[in-house]
Amino acid sequence: VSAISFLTRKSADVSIARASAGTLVSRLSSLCKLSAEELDLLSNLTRSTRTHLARTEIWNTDEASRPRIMVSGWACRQRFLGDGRRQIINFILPGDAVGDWLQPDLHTDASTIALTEVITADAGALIAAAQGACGHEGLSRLLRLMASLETAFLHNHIVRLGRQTAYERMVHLMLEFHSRLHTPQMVATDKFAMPLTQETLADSLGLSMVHVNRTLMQMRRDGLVQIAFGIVKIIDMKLMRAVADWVPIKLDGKSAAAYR
Amino acid sequence: VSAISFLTRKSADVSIARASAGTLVSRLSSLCKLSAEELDLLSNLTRSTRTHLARTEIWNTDEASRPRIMVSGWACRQRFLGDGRRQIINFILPGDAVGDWLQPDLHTDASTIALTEVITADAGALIAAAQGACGHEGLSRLLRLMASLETAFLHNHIVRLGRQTAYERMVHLMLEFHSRLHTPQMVATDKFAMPLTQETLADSLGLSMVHVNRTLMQMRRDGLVQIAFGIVKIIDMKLMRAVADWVPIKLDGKSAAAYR
DNA sequence: CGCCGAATTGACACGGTTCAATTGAGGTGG
DNA sequence: CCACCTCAATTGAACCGTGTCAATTCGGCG
Repeated sequence: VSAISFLTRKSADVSIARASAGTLVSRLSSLCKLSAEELDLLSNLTRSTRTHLARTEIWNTDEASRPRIMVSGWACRQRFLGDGRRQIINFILPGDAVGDWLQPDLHTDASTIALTEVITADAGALIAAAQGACGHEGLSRLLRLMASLETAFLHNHIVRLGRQTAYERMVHLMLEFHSRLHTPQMVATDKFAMPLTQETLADSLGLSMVHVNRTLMQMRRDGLVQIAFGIVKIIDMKLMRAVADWVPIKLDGKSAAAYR
Repeated sequence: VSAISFLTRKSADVSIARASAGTLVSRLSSLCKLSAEELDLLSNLTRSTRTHLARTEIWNTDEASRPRIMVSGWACRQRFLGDGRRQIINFILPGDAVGDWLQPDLHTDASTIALTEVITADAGALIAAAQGACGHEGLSRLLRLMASLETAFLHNHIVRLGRQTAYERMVHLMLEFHSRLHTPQMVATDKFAMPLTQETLADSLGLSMVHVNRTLMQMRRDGLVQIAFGIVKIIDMKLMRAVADWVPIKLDGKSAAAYR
């Protein structure tokens, strides 16, 4: 009997768990070079934010005209089968687009919900600037990169679900989180917040909750990670990458700085 | 012992199996309304085609600058794990984009190979016209729809792999093929060509070849489909949709004509 | 006629699910 | 400040969907 429960506990280190508005700018600007004016526009996005409670829907097709971007928190897109089985299609982290506005004609039968308390910002100005004729080349490239990354994550997820064991899937998903949450602070400590329920992990990885628990226990016993209070600490990155067959995502031919 | 082998046989009904160049135009134009000039441009695409042998790579990142579009045949995007496990990420059918040019900054560690003999056409003119300032609004919308559909198929695949049983996955995938290959002829007969090996289906659905075989046998025994010589004939569409929890893909808020 | 890739089938093993019970942490009301 | 409630995590035991191994058959082709 472990004395520490694994994932979500209120006593979690909030300083690690909470992303600031500055995180949004630094994450997006790490994807491609932006002009000073463009950077300014990015940081102005956080002027009009909105807070969503956990477990609430943060986007639906009726709001397709209202593009938003994640500022902080965790969300996901999910679909239910008729008998109640749930599949999480992808996770939405700070800096990601909320909803389908990167591909505005898609209306998949899926809902987008907050997994934690979530802050989103209106991305209308971002889109307008990128599409405008006044030469915000960096921003339009940024949007393309965001869409490409989202697709790459879908590809990764398909390979995980199709051909990896429970153990490999779990390790691979954690490596993806690690790369997506990449910050200077995280590089130093190899810690990141993962405020997910084991049930949520199960519905993402196509496993049962019970087996997710057993898999996490085994990962800890094997010395890959420490997990407590919603914080993941990578212990043996090399082994994890070997176990999960990790391949860095490449953007533009070269490995993206933030996605090693 | 069945007297008829199930999938790929040379004696297959070639008239059903082979798509004509006209198919490309009719399929794409069914996605959204195009001007006469735009339709003309589409049919001119097939002037510069290229034939690829089965099992050969038909696109790679070195050719990112050469966008191509499927005219006939079947192809797929796939990834290998280090120990040889293969996962097929998506199938590429006539009318689909070959490679990543809809999202040009993505370089996933995947290869795109022909599953049958394949004919592709240069899509450079299509892109140029859609991006040009001379108002080919229909074409640029067409490209957006193509990208959205591709994403919707990825979402479907994730749900299949994550939360459906082998039987449900197989039925669901066949329904997707049915909808994607939708033609006037097919509506009448409910037949379509599926020139895939059971091993290919296995690597798509995350199953073993043996289990794919058993699943197909069961589907036939249950009276869902007839499968012979690479031709699938839908017997009980209603039951299939119920089994697979089929949800039509919607474009633009309303169910797309070709994707019911 | 004999070879080869694909399909088919049986027997058995195993990864992961299901069912059910227990523990732990945090929140709430008296 | 404690009894109680609830949700999440944890663990054991039995079960089963699917994988693995191996043998056989089928169809196409040289």
